[in-house]
Amino acid sequence: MRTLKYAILGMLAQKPMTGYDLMQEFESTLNEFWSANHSQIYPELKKLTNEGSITYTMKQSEKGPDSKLYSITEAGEKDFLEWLNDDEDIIKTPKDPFRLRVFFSKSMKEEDRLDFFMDHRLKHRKRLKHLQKQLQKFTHIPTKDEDAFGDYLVLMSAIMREESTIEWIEKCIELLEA
Amino acid sequence: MRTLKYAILGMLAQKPMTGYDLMQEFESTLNEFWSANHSQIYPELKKLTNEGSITYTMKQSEKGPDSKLYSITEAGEKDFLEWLNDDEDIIKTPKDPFRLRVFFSKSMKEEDRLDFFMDHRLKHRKRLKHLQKQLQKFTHIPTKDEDAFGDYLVLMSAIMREESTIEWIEKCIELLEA
DNA sequence: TATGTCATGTAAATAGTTACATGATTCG
DNA sequence: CGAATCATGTAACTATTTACATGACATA
Repeated sequence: MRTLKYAILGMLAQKPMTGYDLMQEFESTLNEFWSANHSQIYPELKKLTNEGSITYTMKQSEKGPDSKLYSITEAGEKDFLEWLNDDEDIIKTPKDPFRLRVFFSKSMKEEDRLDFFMDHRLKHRKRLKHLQKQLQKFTHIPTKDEDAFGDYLVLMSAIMREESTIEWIEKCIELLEA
Repeated sequence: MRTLKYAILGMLAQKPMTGYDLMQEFESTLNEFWSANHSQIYPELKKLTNEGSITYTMKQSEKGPDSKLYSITEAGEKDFLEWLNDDEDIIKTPKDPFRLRVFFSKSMKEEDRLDFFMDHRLKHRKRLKHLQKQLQKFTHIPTKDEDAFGDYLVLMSAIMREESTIEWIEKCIELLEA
């Protein structure tokens, strides 16, 4: 489906960026719903350049070596908007090794089972705290016309997902202790 | 991480199965947290056989062609239990093209945006209904010692995840209509 | 005889991760 | 000088999907 392509085009539709900038976006903002290493980003940028979806100009940096500043082309923007409005995407259940282990948890030793759940609850609680901190950066709830609207919605989704996961783990613990 | 390997070993630890049986499990029960096509399963079974984790005997079928009935070996069982009790697995945020599009949704036409969310809400509602039907198959809540305990927990997780997603989409719609 | 299910496999392509590799500049 | 950050790239491997390929048996 070449989703990475559209993630990159979407970012470049907002403003020109270098590969390194994109990498950092994938590590921070986008991280809650998409990720990519630099080893995936740089070849994709090359490919998109060859395909005519993006172009670049050399940019001299004050700090560190020179870099390529990528911009989206008209063709790229058209392609991106088509993808964005496409109905095709169906929601596939994400693979989850933790749930797989829960499914098999009957094979665990009784005393390890509770620890297993409590350990994961702790990890998710930490993650939730981290996300809630990010939410505090918003001084107000953005309206649908503001730039930050999308950011806010996906952050909300990440928070609600963590809350739901913690709730589920707690139900599991309850059933284990019953 | 070779998670498919452990998914297969876990299934075979319960009872001997053919590749086709495994395929069907991946399509039904396991589908909420792991999936694999037959084109991935058969080569993995071959590999696991070579590695000595599983063995097979030919099984004559009443209907259709013969098949290979795979069983887990002692070495395979040991390996599986080690994986199950391993602490290493961290929860990585699953990639989600829908959330990616929500992030970029400011670029959509105003009139398309609402439809986009409502369409996805409908899809998730259908999915939730389907999962709730599966829940009805349980005549009672299994205790931690019953075989069905793991099945029940992961089904609960799938249901709660869908509920949370729908709730989130509804919040999005609210903010859009405000 | 055509469709569906049972049953198994390989090939090719895409996607993603981990490791290898280089080089500048800044700060302690 | 060593570590961190900026900056870009390739290579090798693992994982996953889609397509190709075959053949039995059942039933309409």
